[in-house]
Amino acid sequence: MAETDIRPTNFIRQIIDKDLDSGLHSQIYTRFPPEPNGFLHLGHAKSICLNFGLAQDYQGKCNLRFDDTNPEKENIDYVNAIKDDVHWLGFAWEGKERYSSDYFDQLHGYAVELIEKGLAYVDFSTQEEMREMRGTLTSPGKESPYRNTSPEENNAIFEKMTQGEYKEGECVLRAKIDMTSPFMCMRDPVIYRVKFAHHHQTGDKWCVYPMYDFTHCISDALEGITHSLCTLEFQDNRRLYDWVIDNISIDCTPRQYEFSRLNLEYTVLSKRKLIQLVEENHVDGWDDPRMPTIAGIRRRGYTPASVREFCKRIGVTKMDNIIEMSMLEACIRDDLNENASRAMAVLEPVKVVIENFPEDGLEMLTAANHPNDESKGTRELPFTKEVFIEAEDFKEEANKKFKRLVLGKEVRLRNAYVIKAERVEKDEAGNVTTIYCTYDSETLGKDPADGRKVKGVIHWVSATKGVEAEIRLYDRLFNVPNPAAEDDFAAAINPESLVIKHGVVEPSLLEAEEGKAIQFERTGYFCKDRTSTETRPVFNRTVGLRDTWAKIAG
RNA sequence: UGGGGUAUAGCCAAGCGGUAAGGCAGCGGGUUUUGAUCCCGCCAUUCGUUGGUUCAAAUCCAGCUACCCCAGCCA
Repeated sequence: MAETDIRPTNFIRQIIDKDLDSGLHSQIYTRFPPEPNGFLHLGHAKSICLNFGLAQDYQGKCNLRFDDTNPEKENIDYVNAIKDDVHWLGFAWEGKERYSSDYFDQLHGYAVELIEKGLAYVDFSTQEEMREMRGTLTSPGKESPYRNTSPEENNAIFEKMTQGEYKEGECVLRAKIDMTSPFMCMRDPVIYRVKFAHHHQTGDKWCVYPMYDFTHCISDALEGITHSLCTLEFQDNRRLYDWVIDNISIDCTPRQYEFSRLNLEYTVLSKRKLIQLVEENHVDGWDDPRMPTIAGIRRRGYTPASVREFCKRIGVTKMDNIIEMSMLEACIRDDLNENASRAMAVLEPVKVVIENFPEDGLEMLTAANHPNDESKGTRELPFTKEVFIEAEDFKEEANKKFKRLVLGKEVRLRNAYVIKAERVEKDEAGNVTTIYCTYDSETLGKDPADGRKVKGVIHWVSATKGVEAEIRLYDRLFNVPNPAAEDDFAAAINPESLVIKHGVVEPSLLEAEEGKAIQFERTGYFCKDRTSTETRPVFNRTVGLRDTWAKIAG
């Protein structure tokens, strides 16, 4: 797509520029560190574009590292899905993917180092006791009775812990920092806990697993990361990040910088909530086209370039934000307007009989695949005596603002002839079932010779040659702008987020490639879904066209 | 009530002591065999607020206000 020439200038680039100018670093090294406990979503896309984008722009490197320190919540399926999604977005990580678990041996060694320095101890307090002794936001904590155990004894106990001699929850390893710190995370944080869990990478080798705060900074340092970027909620944790690096024998000093996470109107971007949507079957899996997951928007028809452009347009700051859907939609429309081939599809068909067209007549018309790009070629369009048009494109009576088919008036069939509505046939309920028209055979590819003006153009599909199709129209998943702020966000799900239409599409669409964007003229951008069959295609609407008429008409 | 952060248009976002970029949305108009696209124009005398410094302040200083985050053996 024609990507905008927005020149990213953000506070992180300023820091990097400074670090490069001062010679602190000669090359930058970033990393994207997801926990494999769910699918990636648009919030991750922001982080991916930031981390990999920075590495590209500054000719540095970027790792993909799975932050896999909690085996109970993680699995290999998520690992694979995440790798696919990063690739789909168009990025390649440095070397092989990394895992925090690659460093479990080293991490354990650093824990022992802290113990030997008297900077870590094993605590046998219960979770309840630990919480009480931690104090509150406004009152200091109290020191644990286990805090002054000797390094020798701690070492022996930690060794037993590692050997599986203590039960889960019986004890933890804590860093000895400051129980009165105003930073809650510095009040002797737990750095290792006992977990008899099978790990997707290390199997049953370990029964103690390091905590995030202890693991992340060391993993960064071991990989030579220069700029460790994460979201705002980790700002306090930076003190612990630095404390660990400062207190162990490691010669690399990565720096952590925090940016605000992405919030998007009418959806949720928290893994916990997305997992809930999937598990409670509010949606049809992680790749449901209504989901803000990478897998979901991909199936919906979003392109990698449009997502990258979106991330570029929203910028990177420390401000809390909630982005309007229109921002995302503008990005995909810009891409698809330029790149999607056009076709015709009728979502809500009503029959038109062209009375002065031969009974079994068949004319193959030629239509351009793109109005502004001849290189996209043309296609054949069968024109027959009976065609379908969109029910909403006909009215028995209407004022002149209605530029469509009206009884007694003319309209152009897109890529075909001008027709005139002569009379209608209705069912008992009064619904129009057939519109009888005549066509002007001299208007193919040209205006009427007598100079009469026909301003309306509507789309159509041959009734006899068209193909029946299921067309899925998606709308916002929630009907409130900020569902995360609801007491029960699932109660705010939009019951009309999926509307299924049984329409008719032009025959060329039978060969449409799965996932490839097509514009159904006048209605929107669509792509064939993976649930299509040989004879009955299924199309997902990616996004509608801008519709100023709908605004005028209410 | 402790600490860490953030305040520039409806939504994002530049700006870094010299007189408010850009995008999205919106509003006018033009072209058009998609009410699309495209094109043209409009859209902050003012930067949360109150004071101060300065020839000059969104930018520096002080106070105030609002909002977000932190009391997992989650990340």
